[in-house]
Amino acid sequence: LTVAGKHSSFHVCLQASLAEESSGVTVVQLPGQTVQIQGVIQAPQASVIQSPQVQTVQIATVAELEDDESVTDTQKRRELLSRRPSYWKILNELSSNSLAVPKIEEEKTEDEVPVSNSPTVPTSIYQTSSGQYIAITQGRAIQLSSPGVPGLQGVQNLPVTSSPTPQPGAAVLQCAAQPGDSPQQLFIQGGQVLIQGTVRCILSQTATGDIPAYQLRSPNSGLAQSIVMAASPGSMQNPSSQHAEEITRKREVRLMKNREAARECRRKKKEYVKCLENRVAVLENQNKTLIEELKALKDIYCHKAE
DNA sequence: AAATCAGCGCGTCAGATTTT
DNA sequence: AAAATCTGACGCGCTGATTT
Repeated sequence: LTVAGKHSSFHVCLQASLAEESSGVTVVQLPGQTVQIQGVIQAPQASVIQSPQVQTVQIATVAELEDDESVTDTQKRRELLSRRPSYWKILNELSSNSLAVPKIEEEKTEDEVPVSNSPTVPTSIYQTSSGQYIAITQGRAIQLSSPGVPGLQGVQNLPVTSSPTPQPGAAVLQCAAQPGDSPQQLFIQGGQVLIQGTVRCILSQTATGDIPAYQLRSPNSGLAQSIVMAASPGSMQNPSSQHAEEITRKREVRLMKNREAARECRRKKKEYVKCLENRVAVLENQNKTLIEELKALKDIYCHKAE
């Protein structure tokens, strides 16, 4: 039995008692611990071929997860968070073992824009008649601020999410002076703001209570994305806020990068699962062919023996 | 029609892993 | 060692199917 655990894969040569298999999860009693096995490749069939069967499984230790008061939550969490190598590694290892799995190269997207490694000083700052500011940073985040409140609290960032490949159309920021006013639109495209009409104010407060909410809408999806501001408005002009602003900007960049990374990770994961499914199909076919072949050979052998 | 559920994708955080 | 990247986990919202 080859067990691919969360940490690594290892071989188990032992007498393990397999409990009943329900919903794809097999409980195995190992000396010292109980593990749950989720089969990745189908369970071994009643095959005439008695070659050593290698079954790759994922295990989740049961005994370890049961209440162990001596272990702190952090340790438990750390244990749980221990990861296997990246999907690319696993896939490439698989591909080196089998022809069935095509080697996947880490593609470099040529249109990959260096995401604001250079300092993203706000490139455009707009002031409205109400005294609020909109700043569009090079990181394509919208910063909102109001005069009068010092420090970081004054600056609010609205990240403008964008796909790596520029989509047609710009993000649309809608705003209205009063509830009920016809909303005005700011088009954000390529880090620039195109203002439609005269901007008398910054975004409408759509939420009741202290926390204002804004809507950011992409014309492609048509879906409105609500943004709730947790900070109170303030000023961006305060020189002492420069440092805080820098921190905020760094955070925005980090979040944006992580957003992209998460997207990419999910894509890879999907691909990885698809690859495994393909592999299962190929192996099933191979198995079938081999069984038929063996059957034919057996027939021939039996005829000769007669 | 409304409520419930399952499945999916997203953004974020935290921590492991890899790169510099 | 520090910075960058990757990914599991969590919570959220959306959508379509099913149930009440």
